[in-house]
Amino acid sequence: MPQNRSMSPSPTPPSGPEGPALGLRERKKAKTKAEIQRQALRLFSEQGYAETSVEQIAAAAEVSPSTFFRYYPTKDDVVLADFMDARTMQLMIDAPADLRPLAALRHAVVQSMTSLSAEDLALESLRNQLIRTVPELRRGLIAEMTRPIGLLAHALEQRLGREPGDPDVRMYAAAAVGALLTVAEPGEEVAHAIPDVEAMMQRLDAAITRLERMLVLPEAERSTQ
Amino acid sequence: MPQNRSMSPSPTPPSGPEGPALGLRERKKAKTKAEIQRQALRLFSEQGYAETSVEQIAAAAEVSPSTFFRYYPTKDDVVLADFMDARTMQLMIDAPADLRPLAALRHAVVQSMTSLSAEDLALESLRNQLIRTVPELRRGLIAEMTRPIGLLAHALEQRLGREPGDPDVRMYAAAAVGALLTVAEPGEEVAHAIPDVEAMMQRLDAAITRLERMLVLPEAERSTQ
DNA sequence: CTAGAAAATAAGAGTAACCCTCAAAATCTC
DNA sequence: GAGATTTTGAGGGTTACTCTTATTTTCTAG
Repeated sequence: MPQNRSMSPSPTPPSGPEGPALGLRERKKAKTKAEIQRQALRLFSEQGYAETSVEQIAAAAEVSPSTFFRYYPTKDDVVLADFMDARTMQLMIDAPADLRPLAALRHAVVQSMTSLSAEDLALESLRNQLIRTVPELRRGLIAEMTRPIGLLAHALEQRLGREPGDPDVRMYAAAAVGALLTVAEPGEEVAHAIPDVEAMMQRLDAAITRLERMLVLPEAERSTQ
Repeated sequence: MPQNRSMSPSPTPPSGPEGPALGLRERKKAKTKAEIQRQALRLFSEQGYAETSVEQIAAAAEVSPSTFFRYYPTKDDVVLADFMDARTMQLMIDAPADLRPLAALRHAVVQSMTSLSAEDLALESLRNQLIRTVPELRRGLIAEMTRPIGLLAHALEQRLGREPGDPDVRMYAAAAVGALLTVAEPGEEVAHAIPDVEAMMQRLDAAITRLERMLVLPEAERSTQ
């Protein structure tokens, strides 16, 4: 297990493969934040989302409730944070140039997933299950839609050399995110004990295939200059 | 003013143009619900959304807080309720058969708007302004996306004779709603004192025109039967 | 018109997510 | 090691929302 989270704070920063030599303060913050999320996800899956109070989470993570709210402004955020984050979008920007937009998105998601440690992958899986099963969280995820739309639009602008703020790109991103988000529905195969990443990727593939048949980004208008 | 809301409960039901002869109980309920919304919107526009408590609204509408929550399960709902309701979707189903999907949607919205009394139109306008300006409400509207998606998908199935539950139709609806919802952005012309319906329709037209260029519903697959 | 069923309301106590402020503790800098 | 800065803890306050119970209002029969 090469991941060094949640254990002894080595006096000399270990700075793994990609650690840009954080100071002690930064490392502690990251550790606290991760620990809060770990405990929260554990409690949620054990006793349910609504049945777990922030106070309990804080106690389990050995911090005060106010500290909880400093790291996660809302209770939702402890599950929803970092969904479709800037890192993944950078992967999309850097994806092979010949990939169509949604193929590039898929590429980025795959890259992002495979870069996770086994431990983080398990957490990710848990997060996904919670989002799919707890209506409150599904709503929260959808409510946050505008953020991923902005990120996706930005990535598309970069990849395709479009004008910043191109309304076609923005609307394309909005349609895509809207269509893909609602795929994560509680649908049929709810009873899975551990919904693995395979299943998630299969759903994503199917959705992207379907979406590419109906959604096409128009060519850039020939600007006057 | 042919609208008979909020005044003397006529002993004999007046049953206006479309009143299906409600009993006294039903009429009173409708009146109470409308009055709560009226007062809520008034207070929100006067002192702000967050600054207005449910207790205040209940007091202004002369009901108890518990009654408020019986009619509107959340504070959001007093603004967001009935957005893209079943009535509008029926108008879409009944729209001229030669209209393309999004044109039919536009048709339904226009029909729905023009059927409103001046008073209701003013309320509608206020609602729109609130949704556009209060971030909390914008989030709430987006979070509710799955409901209008379902309604739109159903209407499309009816109009186009598609199989119930056709995944293409569903995804098309999701993409359309996602794209159109995020159009209602606080954008440029925020400073409008009274954002009239004209402006709203213009935005909708522009958005639909743009969307039709990039989103196309695939033909139904030839089923085996 | 009145008795009793059914529904709507009010009142009140309780929970929990957040917000704010202030003092104590930890970390950084020199 | 001293002082500036940041993070944390503690505690009090607000308010959306829930649940329970008693009272009032409307409906329905006879």
